[in-house]
Amino acid sequence: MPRPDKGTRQKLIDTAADLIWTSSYGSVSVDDICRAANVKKGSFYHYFPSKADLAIAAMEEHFAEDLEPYFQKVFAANVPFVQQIENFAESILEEQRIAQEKYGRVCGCPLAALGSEMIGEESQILSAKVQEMFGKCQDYLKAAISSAIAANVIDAKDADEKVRELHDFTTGLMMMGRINNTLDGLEHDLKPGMQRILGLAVEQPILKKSL
Amino acid sequence: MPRPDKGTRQKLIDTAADLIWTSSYGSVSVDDICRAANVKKGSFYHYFPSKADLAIAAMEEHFAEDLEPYFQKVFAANVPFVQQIENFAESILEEQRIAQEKYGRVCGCPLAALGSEMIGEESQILSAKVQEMFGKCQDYLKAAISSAIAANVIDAKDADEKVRELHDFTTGLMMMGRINNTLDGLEHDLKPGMQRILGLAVEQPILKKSL
DNA sequence: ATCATAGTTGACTAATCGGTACAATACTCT
DNA sequence: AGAGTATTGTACCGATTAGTCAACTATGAT
Repeated sequence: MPRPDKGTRQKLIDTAADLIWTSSYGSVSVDDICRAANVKKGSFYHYFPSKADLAIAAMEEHFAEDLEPYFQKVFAANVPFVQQIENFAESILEEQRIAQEKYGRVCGCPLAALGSEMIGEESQILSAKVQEMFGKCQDYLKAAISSAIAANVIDAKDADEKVRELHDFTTGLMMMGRINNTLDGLEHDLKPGMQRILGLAVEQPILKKSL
Repeated sequence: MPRPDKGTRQKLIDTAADLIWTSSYGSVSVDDICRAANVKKGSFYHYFPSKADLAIAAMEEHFAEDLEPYFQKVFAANVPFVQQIENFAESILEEQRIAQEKYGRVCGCPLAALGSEMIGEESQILSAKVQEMFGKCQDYLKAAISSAIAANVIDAKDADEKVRELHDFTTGLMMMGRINNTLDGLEHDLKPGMQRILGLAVEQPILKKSL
């Protein structure tokens, strides 16, 4: 093996992730990515057979490098469920804040944005990948919720239903954050909304005293 | 006025709405729209100065013809709040079912799909339009919730917060329906989720008897 | 009947799209 | 040093993109 592929491939993945996340798959061209990454087109197609393959690689890396560690840490077995949920909401908020600082706008959930765009005949590969990754995310949620149910921490009949509600609510908040370019909804509603879905005590944000 | 523009313009709007809703704005070309509508390109640019203008016209028509009547009817003043919410959830489900039958797939919320795709420098006009229309939708919700609070039908401090939660939850469910191409989430979770957000009694789906 | 005008048409851009071909280069191993 | 291969640069491809334009047709008002 001559040169061990130091950074070109990685630079392409990172650049593509940035550009696509802050706009959309369709509006980012291969030339855009190459220009922003300062990589020539020949190199692009040396590493990736197509634009879609790069997007898939970017998604897989995003999951392996960002999402999976997040879930592992947030839903670690030694953390009590109530704390897990709190950390979950907090880590989402933090990710969005960092992205906002970095890119100058609220970006929402990259998987949801890509998945929504990639429906329709073409590029079912990307669509399937998004679904697969959402499934993996929900597996973490389900494991946590199932043991909370088993331990009688929360009262619910159907873990799957709670997972769906939690996930869909979260995705909706992130999506509206992206569309309206504001973190307000996430900041105000994410944590209490999750707690309400799970039947946990909702902590009052400012005033604890009732009239 | 010679010929009163019978149907060409309308056909373009309808076709564009269909194509964009079932895939995305970026992946539908002007040629695609013209081909599907059986309209020549020259005619297209006779009625619309650009592709974006057609999309805006389609959105405005969708709002005026579909959304506004929906909201007017669902949130009519003589309907009790609990029933309003039930009808709201039901009408969303029905819209999605009809679309699924018509297009062979779950399409979700066209505004959210377009709004998510249209972020980034280009075409802020479309993005702004989506935000404007979501705002109008939320106005209907807010009016209904505010009077429910005033009438002590529900117990909430902040109407805006409830509006956001309701709207974001709904959008999330529709978005995940679109991405996963299934109505399961909407069918199972939409109505009870709304009721839970509003603190209404959640009706049990199948069994009414508790143990 | 005629004339202004709304509507239609198809041919036409210039730019960009994703992707390819291939020679030149840079590196590792022997 | 030299062989061999991974990587890069450049030039290119045909298809498609959004959008233009001048010519044409149908119509309604006078």
